[in-house]
Amino acid sequence: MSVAKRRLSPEESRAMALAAARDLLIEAGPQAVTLKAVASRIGRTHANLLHHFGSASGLQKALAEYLGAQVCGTIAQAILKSRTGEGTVRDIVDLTFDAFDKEGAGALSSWMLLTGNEDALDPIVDAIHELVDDIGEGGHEDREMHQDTLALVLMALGDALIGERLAGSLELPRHAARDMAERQLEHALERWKQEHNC
Amino acid sequence: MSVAKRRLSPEESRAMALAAARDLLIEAGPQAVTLKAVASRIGRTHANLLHHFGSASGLQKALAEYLGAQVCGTIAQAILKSRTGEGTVRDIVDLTFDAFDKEGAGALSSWMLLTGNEDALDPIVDAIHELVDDIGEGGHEDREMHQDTLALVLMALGDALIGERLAGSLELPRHAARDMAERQLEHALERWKQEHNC
DNA sequence: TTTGCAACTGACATTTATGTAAGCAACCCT
DNA sequence: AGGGTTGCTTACATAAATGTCAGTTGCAAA
Repeated sequence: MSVAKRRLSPEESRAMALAAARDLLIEAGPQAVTLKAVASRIGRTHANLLHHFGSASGLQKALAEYLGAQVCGTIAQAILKSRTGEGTVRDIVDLTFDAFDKEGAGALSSWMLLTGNEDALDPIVDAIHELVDDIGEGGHEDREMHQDTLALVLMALGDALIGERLAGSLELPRHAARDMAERQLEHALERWKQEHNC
Repeated sequence: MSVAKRRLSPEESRAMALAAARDLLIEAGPQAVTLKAVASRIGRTHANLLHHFGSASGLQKALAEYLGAQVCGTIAQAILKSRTGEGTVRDIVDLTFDAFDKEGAGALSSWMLLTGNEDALDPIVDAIHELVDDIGEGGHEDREMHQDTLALVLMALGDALIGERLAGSLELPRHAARDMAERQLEHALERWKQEHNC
């Protein structure tokens, strides 16, 4: 009766588990990311996940790293485009918003914070920090640029959580928050260019 | 040995429970708001809370209403001041940010959303909506005003969750997000005044 | 004083998440 | 082929949260 199951390498197993955990997080929220639920998605048992990640919080920490790296990579890609002139300000806005919304970083971040498990958030914060340093063309850090990035990220996180709901209540289109962020970021870039030329 | 315990009215009991739940929410996060924990704070048993609120989600829903009313009341107060010329733009910003940060509305909102219990969020969304309609001096709804309010609320929520952490990572002062929000809101108000005079 | 309503409790039962330990079995190496 | 390593599972243990229910008792009204 038992179907012969292929044995996976630790790396394969961890990767499958993290992908499943990520999907579960985005679809049903952080509370749905339990050992049992994740395991059943990849056709394994919850004891299997304990075997690979040591504990439930071990899985969460790994998930945070995974999402942090993913988000960082996605945005870094946009930065490259932006530098070569291909990308627009809107692209950066969209990518940042998507990172928190569709990619689940927002859900994970808030969950980590709300449960007091702040350490697990470090990788994501680090990824954002790295990204910001990178935006400052050549790694130089600019105070105003930091402020604008702070505003952008905060709006992206807020939008991922209650954006759809609040926009609906205010009778605004879903993309209203992105429009606002784009407008503000363009103002900031204009100011920056002017000051840079002086 | 048993200390004679005073019997409370349902209103008293509910009020004490909600206050305790709110404190617990702000201090230790949504996951700490359990029947047992809340009950022990007010010297009662968890069965008592079930008696008054029907279920755990009943308590959560009541808490959402309670916080929504509180937040709405606090901000409405600032609006009044603002109208009489006493309050500044910064006051509105501070109150909005505090509502989500210190008053726990942010923690509750995100928790509700993340756990899929979106209905319980309705009262808070309604409160914000009501507030925004009120800002538009006389109840008339203004599209740009709505957009600016959306941006303000999203930043306030984001700031309540990762503001402190992110600002630290970017080497910005804790109030950086509020500064940004204030600047943007003042720009918006200036534009609004110009258009209104034309 | 008595009586009835309901606030309140204690002792259950249930469900769910996490964790442990022992053993099975697939895969690699010799 | 044979044996050791280890991915993986089954079975069990534990703790916490929610919920049920019968029963107790404070309190107000008759």
